[in-house]
Amino acid sequence: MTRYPDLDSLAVLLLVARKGSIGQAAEELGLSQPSVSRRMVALENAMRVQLLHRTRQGTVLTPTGRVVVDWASTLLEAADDFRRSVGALQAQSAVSVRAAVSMTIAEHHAPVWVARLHRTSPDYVVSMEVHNSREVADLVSSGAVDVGFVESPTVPKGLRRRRIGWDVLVLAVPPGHPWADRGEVTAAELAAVPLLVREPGSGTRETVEGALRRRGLTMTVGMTMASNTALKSAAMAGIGPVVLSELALHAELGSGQLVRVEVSDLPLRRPLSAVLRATERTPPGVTALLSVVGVRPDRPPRGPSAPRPSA
Amino acid sequence: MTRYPDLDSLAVLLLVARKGSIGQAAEELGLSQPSVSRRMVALENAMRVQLLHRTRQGTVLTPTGRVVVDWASTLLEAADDFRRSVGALQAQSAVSVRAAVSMTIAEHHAPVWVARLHRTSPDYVVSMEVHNSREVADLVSSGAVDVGFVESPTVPKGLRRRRIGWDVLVLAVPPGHPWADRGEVTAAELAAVPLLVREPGSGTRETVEGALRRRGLTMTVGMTMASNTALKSAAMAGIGPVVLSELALHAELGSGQLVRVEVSDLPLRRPLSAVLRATERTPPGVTALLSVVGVRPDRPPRGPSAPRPSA
DNA sequence: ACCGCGTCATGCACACAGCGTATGACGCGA
DNA sequence: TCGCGTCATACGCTGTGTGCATGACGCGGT
Repeated sequence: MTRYPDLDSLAVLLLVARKGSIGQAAEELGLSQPSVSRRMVALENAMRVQLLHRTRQGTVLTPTGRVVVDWASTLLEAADDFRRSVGALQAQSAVSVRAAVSMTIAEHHAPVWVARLHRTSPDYVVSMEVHNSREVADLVSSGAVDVGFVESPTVPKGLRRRRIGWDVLVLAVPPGHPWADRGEVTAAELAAVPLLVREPGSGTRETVEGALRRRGLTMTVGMTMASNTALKSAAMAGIGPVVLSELALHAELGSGQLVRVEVSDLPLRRPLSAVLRATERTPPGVTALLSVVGVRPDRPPRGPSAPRPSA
Repeated sequence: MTRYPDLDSLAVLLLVARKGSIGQAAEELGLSQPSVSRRMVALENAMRVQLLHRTRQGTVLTPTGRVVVDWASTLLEAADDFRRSVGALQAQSAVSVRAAVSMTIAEHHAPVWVARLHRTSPDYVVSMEVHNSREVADLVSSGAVDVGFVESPTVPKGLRRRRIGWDVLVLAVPPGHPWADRGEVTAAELAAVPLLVREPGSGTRETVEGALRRRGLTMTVGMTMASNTALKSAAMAGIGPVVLSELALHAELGSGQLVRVEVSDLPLRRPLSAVLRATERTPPGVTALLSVVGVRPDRPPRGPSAPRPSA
């Protein structure tokens, strides 16, 4: 089995580096000094790299160790974001902000937002539910949640909407595909081939269908899968072209595993919106969340600025 | 102890999701079916979230599970990058590309490059040593490594250089600091206050010193630390202003823990360069590495394009 | 010169988590 | 009704991680 690094040990390494002493790190962790000492030995053995320089006056990082610590701290930050995001799913009590989000937003934006809110206002605890766009709107209407985030262009009556950015959909094919060299196709060509798409009701799918319908075209469904990751794998395996959020395809497009193909005469983008009850005054937690998301407190004259996918 | 998620279990979860069956995932992993079953139960208990829907016909993800799987896959990608980067430090045998890099590049660029090279050309194995700029040049000259990456503006004779981008240095202070509100200071003001800097010989430090010297000024050394992370912590604690690569400060500037201050009359940037032996023909592994780094095969008419800090 | 303090490493015993084997419960289809 | 495939549970073992006790060593005060 491909062994992944033990994040707990990496966290201990960071603490040892910061304290400059194995014993002091152990004390802060509530562990014994020998335990931490052996953990560091085990870590060095696993990595086959000398990380620490032990002296009688304490323990300092080797040059290699400094680099590893830096890499480890970014990895641990990613793990923290993951942990906090999962924590928001637990729908527990003592929550300051109750949010409902649609799938694409949950997958790609929510972790960034939760992390940002935690860094700027650590006191707020977010609870988050994942639903499709219609359900999100219902949850906001009924008062089950305080705020919703959706990709669909319209919202029901009684709710007000704040534009928070754009989600750009991208057509992608594997490198060998005939379209890969052309780099551009027409909407009619796109409609003619079986496409890999999400299940019915998904915002991504409806956006594509709607855009084609406005051109008088109908989407040809190739294979339906309920997960973006599965769709990407299928596309890479050459099953067919796929249309997904640019954010979902970021890694694959960057590494060349998939190639972006422009659709010349089809606007494949959709607004990302926050959804709130029109009548009510927004609670402070929601305001804080909206501000880290990129929405100014009240009806601002600011253009749409897509939030960066984070580091 | 703050428990981090177990990456191995997350990897198992991804496999279960892909296979649609606990037993089949177990077989692929060379584990027993009960073992994987228990692991998934443990994972769900730890997260306090229902991830899987078990039927007699197999196991599928719950909607929540799909989101968690997506988050987990990005976390695992980060972990893979970490693992590969650490692997490159092992200086083992059977290596296709031997590189030497300076600290800032090792910390912020190298993991991205290693990951990208792995995705485009998985056969190449990179070995990497971390040294300061002068040592990197020496290692290339002597033939100990095939290619070097440095931040310094000059290279010794006998070596040729390829510009691969720019590293922008940023002056940063904590939010309470008087400079934080002003947003801009002069080079003379910067030179007058004790600065948090890296140890002598560091490229970051020399760049600042050199830029000030060209203005007829001398840097005032406040506190010297051998690690960027330590410097950031010190700056956030209010010990003093710090000048570091924009990449190193990305997270802190984004979350508002540190505030960027412009230095009006001081160009705080330095070129990132690949360093090669002038006489020799470059081996194929080096060419592949340079191409993922952003250098075209041979003397291209392309402007500098800073590579993105990765996802 | 010496002794105490702080540093890290090692030896030993124990607890627990994770694993495999064996077995049970259940639904689907022949 | 029976066989097959699914997942869960029970039991015993092994290995890893832990704490406690102890040892080795340098530095600095007395």
